[in-house]
Formats: sequence, structure tokens, C-alpha cells
Amino acid sequence: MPELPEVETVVRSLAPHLPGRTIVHAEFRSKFVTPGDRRLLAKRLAGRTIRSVRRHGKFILIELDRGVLSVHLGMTGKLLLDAPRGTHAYGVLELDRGVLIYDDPRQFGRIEWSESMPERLALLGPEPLAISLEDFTRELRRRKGRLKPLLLNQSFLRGLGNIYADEALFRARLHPLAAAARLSKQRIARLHDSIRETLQLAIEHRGSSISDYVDAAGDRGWFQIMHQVYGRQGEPCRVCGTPIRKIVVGQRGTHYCPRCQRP
DNA sequence: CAGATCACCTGCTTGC
DNA sequence: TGCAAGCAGGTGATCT
Repeated sequence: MPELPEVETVVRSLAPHLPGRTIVHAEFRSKFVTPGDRRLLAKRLAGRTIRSVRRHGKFILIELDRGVLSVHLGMTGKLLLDAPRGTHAYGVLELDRGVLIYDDPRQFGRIEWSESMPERLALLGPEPLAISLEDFTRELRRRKGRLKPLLLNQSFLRGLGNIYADEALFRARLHPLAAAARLSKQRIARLHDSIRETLQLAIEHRGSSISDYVDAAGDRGWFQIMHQVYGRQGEPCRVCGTPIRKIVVGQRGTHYCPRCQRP
């Protein structure tokens, strides 16, 4: 669920509160979210002071006075500040002031501690909000495959997910099955712009709350009311009125306008 | 290497 | 009403 705009919103909602806080006690209850020795993890965190909170793709990085805690929200993960502990509170960080709850019904998220920057982050592609048109063009031309799976591939760009891949393709008027390497210069520029504009707009609206996404304060996003294609199958395209179509691409539901996004 | 298939897990919706 | 199947914002392993 949480893609770049949602993760960015969570980080922004945490940033005013976490730096300077000390973790008094930690507890983890899921062998999926926290694989390996959960007691050791809790022990490593106890007594640590939080230096900063930032986003790297869809990862939340909590820098400590020793080591880094990386949190990936998976599909249904939430980081909640001073919230009651629900059934799915699989991680609890008691702070010197307040408590940080990791809640995740499906347990697809991951929480890991590492001494320095987690190695897996090095495998991710550039930030979609930062990449230049030149770099974007070069990387796109190097790739085979279709546009939609490519946009979901975190080694191409880090942070796009199913909602924003579909929304960016609509904005760029590009078909999800178009061959990435064969796009004209003009279309590449359109896609580059569309990705940035879509993500920025979504961040301004604090992300999309499709079912249960909320930020650390428990507030929902409202970009979902501006979705052009995602979840709108059968409804009229906001530009041309043609019914939005839903197909499956790379095992993922893919929404597009058959008229605005010609093959 | 691209792409399909499956798996991880829970909960909500849909259809019979 | 009840139950099973299908589907969901993500990712990674395995196979062809």
C-alpha cells in the first residue's frame, strides 16, 4: 500500500517528534516482520537515541546513535505515534516520551537493524523526484520490457508502486504495455515529468488512503479522490469519457484509459 | 534476462 | 445466511 508519497508523509509526520527521543524499551512479536532473533533486536534498540528519520525509496530509515533501524511498511504497515496497541501491533518502541507502534495486519513489512546503511538499499535505483531527464533517458533505453513492470521495479526507480505507476502512465498518456526502450525522446520527457508531477501532487495531498493507510498521527491522505485511473475501472475517463479499463500486467491490476493511452 | 508463478499473511468483498 | 473464492498499496524466490 504505502508507496513513495505515503512513506514520505509518514516520515514528515514523525520528523518533528522522534529526533532526540531515547528508546527505553522495545518489543517485537512477529517472526515475519522481524525475522531472526527478536530479543536481540529489542536489546540492541534499548537505550539508543534517535538522531534522524528519513525516507529512502519506500524505506523509512531511523538513524540511531548507534546503527540504523530500517522499516519497510509492505502492504499494510503503519507507524503510529502514541496510538493504542491493536491486535496487529507487532512492534512497540517505548520512548522516553511517547510510544511508537508498528502495526501491520498482513505482516508483509520488515523491521531491521544494521550497523551502518543496509546493503540492500544500494541495489535500489535513483529517487524518482531527483533523477535528471538525461539519466532517466539513459536508464530507460537500457531496459527491455514494458513500461508498467519497469516502473514497479525498484532497481529502476525507488518508490513507485501500483497506484502511482498507473497514475503516472495516464498523465504521460502512455500505454502500460509500451516497450520501454523504444519510446521517443518526447514521450520519455513526458513520462519523466509525469512521474515527478504525480508524486509531488500526491505528497501535497498526504498520499492515498485506499483502505486503511494513515500517517503517524493517524490522519488519512486524500489523493485518492484525485486518482484518474487507479480503482476507476468501468468509470468514465476524466479527460475523454471512455470507460477506464483494468487488465493484469505482471500479476498486478493495471488501470488505464484505452483512448488516452494508445498502444 | 524477461516474465510467469508462487509464496509470504490477514481481512474485506463478491458470488453462488 | 454461509462459505469459498478472489482480491489487495509489496517483494523475493524459483522456474521456463
